[in-house]
Amino acid sequence: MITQRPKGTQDILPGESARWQRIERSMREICALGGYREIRTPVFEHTELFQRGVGDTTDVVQKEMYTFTDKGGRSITLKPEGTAGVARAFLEAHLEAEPLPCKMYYVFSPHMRYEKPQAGRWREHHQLGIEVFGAKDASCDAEGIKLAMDQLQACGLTKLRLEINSIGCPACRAEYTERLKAFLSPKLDKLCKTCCDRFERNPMRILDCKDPGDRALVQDAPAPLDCLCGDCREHFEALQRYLTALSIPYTVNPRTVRGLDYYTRTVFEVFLDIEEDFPALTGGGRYDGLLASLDGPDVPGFGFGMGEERLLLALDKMGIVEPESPVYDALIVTLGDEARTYGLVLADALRRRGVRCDIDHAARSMKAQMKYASKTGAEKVIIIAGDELSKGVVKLRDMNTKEELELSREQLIKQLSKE
RNA sequence: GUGGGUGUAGUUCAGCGGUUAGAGCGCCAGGUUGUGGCCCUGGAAAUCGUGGGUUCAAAUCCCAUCACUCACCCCA
Repeated sequence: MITQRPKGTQDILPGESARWQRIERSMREICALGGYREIRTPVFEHTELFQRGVGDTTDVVQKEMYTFTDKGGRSITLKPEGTAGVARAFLEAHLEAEPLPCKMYYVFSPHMRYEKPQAGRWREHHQLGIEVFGAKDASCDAEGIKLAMDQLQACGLTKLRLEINSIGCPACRAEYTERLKAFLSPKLDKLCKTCCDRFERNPMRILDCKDPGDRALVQDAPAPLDCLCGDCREHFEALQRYLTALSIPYTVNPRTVRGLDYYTRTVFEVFLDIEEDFPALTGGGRYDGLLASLDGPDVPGFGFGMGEERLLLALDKMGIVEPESPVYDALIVTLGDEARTYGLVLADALRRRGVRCDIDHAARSMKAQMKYASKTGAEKVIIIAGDELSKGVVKLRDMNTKEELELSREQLIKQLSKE
């Protein structure tokens, strides 16, 4: 029990960390090219931030938060999503007083939600993503979506499906909610239980229900798209023009609504277009009212989060496996204490010249050390034992050709470090 | 929170009422007294998830519990 990780968590083991680093490196490079700089925020925040920022009626806040009271009596919540914390940091540091837009990205940001784990869903997962404050034009949305697609493609994914939608501003939302309720109220008794609750609380989410009965009932329901005000309509049309200009294929899915309250206008999701059940790799959109709802200035925002675990899962699914590169360039095989001392110093000298190498720290037999070298994939083995010590040489063995050379210490260092 | 499946060496699994619970892979050692991959030999390694019950007898049947897993809800 003591050696068992908590439910829904996972370890990233030494053999796996390289692939995480790879996707994070590409995200950093892509973001840097667009002027995004990294932001890091705490893993926990005041509970109220999420209640107000994400929305009190959302499932995330209502039933999925890790909330506890700390020793000072404060209600603290482990962050269930990334945007609220970044918004808080932006406001606290008064970044609105600096040149806008403020373009930020994050990588390997842990998110915690108390839910039942399953394929592609964990209690702790990691996201990379962007947040932009102070850019209201749809070109910002298009650029952000392009960045998400670029990142997915840079990791090797193809067959991606981008779905976009607009859920309007608070003004169109109010009108839409009224029309939706008018449409649904005669059918209220036929909706599933959760949707009956949603009818009062957050009727737009009924569109997203997976219940087949509800789906049929909602088939002809008005969509948020039908109720957009002039400005929102223009914003959405502009977004599509920009996406087309950037040659990004997309489909408009009028049913895409998001589970977090702060979204306005643009929402989007990206799926792996190969498997129906595969969960969204990325989700995001515009949140023009978020800062104001946190008592901040009226500064618009846009962002997305991408699940790193899901991204890696998608790579597995698509059979995209980067070959693991060996940990060592060379291993130093020694026999006896004198040789080990010599090897230890030699390893230090080689490392200073950029050669990844190691010596045996377990006083194992030569056979065992050779076996180890073979298993770890080292291409060269440097042998140092009684013969070599007395002759004042080291032996360099090529593990592929089996060729062995007797070299002086200086020759060896020179040969390995120039490679 | 709701529902299904599965828990046996490090790992993948076999055994499904009857001696001392097995195999492949992995690990360690030897065959080769200083040389890896292939081969051969040997070894270490399992409170059969946990607790209770049925039985002369339980890894095997029953109940509970925990864990893992898949799906729903929701989300990355």
